[in-house]
Amino acid sequence: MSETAVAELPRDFDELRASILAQRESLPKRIAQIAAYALDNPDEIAFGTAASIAISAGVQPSTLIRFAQHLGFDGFTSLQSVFRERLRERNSSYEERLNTLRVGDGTAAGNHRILDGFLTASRKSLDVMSRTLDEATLDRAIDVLARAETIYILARRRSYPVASYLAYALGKLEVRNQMIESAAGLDPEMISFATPRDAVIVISFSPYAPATIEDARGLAERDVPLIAITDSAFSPLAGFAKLWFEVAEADFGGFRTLASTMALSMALAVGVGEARRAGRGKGRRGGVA
Amino acid sequence: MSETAVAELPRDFDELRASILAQRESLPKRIAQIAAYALDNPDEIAFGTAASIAISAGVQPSTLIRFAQHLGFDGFTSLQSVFRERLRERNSSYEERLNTLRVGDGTAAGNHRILDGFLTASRKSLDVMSRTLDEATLDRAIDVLARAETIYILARRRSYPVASYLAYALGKLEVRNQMIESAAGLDPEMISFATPRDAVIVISFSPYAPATIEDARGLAERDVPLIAITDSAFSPLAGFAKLWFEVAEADFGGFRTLASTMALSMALAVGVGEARRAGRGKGRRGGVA
DNA sequence: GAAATACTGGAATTATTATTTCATTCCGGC
DNA sequence: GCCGGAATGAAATAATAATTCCAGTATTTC
Repeated sequence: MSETAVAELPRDFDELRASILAQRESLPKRIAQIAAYALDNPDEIAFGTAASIAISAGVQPSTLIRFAQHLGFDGFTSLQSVFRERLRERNSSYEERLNTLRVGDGTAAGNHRILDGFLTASRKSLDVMSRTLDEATLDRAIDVLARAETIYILARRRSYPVASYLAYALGKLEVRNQMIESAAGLDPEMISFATPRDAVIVISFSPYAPATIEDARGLAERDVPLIAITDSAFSPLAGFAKLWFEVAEADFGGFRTLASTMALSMALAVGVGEARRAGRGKGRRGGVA
Repeated sequence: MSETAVAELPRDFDELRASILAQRESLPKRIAQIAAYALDNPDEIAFGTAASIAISAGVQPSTLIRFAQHLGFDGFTSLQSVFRERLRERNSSYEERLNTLRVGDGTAAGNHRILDGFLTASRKSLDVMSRTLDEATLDRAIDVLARAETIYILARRRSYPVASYLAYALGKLEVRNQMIESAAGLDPEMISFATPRDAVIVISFSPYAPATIEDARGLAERDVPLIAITDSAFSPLAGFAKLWFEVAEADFGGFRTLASTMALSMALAVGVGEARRAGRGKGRRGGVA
């Protein structure tokens, strides 16, 4: 019968590819035709239907199924899932890996596993940001901030560390800034100083600190430009911010990293610093390249 | 009827996303539920079937179709094709971008270059840490901290954000901790509370804040165990700390990242949390596996 | 050169999946 | 508190797509 050569079925795309290349010589003509097509147009296989693929590869649907069975799959569907998995992996290769990294699963080398978990989560966050962050939004945000007289920084709880680094960096760059601290209960006064000629960077992630949201709303209502860093389009901040960044931080052991939020904040700070310098060079503040 | 608001149907993912966000407020509950799910799990929409997606989003398949129709599509299938198209494009554009990133990192768009710089610097820092961090030191540090009655956290200026996140994390884990703040000038009092049964995490990088060094020295002289995170063997902290980690953060544009310091801090916090839990399980606090 | 075997094409069949329909619930206005 | 309309859930139905089957054709083998 047909259960001759093919011992084990390929589990991922690389194995499948290797398997195809290995038997290339011995494949029947039409099967080989599909094999070539599949390696050349993996996306088609991933998304198409058996019929549509058959047409564009110039074969019959039944041949497609024979091809899948030749490789050890039980049908076209399971072959296709390998092609789909490949696309998914491309997009979020760390997602799966992270999920398998459970904090306390092995007693051996537990602490090192924890550290690895955070390092991996951080890397993942950075990767996601470098793929998804919108350049135009970044440019516009820096433009807005560069024109501001004072940059207010609003963040609490988990986001507070970012705020404090931002304040530190802006200070170093001699950009006037003001953190809105909750400690002494001075928030209302501080907020009342802000005018539309200033700007606010507000950072908040789910679960959003109610005080942050309230303060941000108050500022927005008084037309102070708001730049938000938050975690989803459904964040309340996205509603009333002039510009907002969506940052997806990976988490591990219940704590999200701050790696990409930090990187973005630093980029904002340095970008503002550069814009201000360029603006001064041209004799006016707030100029944009 | 239902063909009211939605004039044109979104042709690509960005338009679709914008369309969803625009109507966010006015969507019925279940539709909004899917809207959120779709933006959070675009891959699921791209690959799943109406039934499978409905289940993981917690709604009925019919709701999915209503969602698609709300957006102007004639059914789930045409909505799905937008999500699939996105995957295709993402895939090719990501690869292209990677290639061009190597080539033209010279004078490319300024602000984006800054962000890339910080992302790259962060990644580099993480890589260095995962190669060089000594596992035994990590284990011993967690052991010391897990036995401490109160963990004091000492950091200023650039290291302050790390301290605040550490305090946040330890708080969440219900580990008693105390930041040594410089604001109100209360440092001396706080420090005087610390005993050899406590422990201190001190974080400082060159140029070391003199106050941090002084406080740390004072604590060390009173035999409070010191865990230091610093940047070199020549750091004054290395001299009187019980244990110390050498962390090499890459820098960009004059600012060092905090990515690996953050990761290490989180690992310490979670490690202590786990050790405490394990210890309690065995009937004694501070036990070590 | 004939028989057996493997391969291919096309249509029928079966399975799966999207969509529609209808009864019920929920919500806001009178 | 009742009514009307929108929203929802569940199941029936329609559409679509995968798979199988069989007849015909090429290919190999003896």
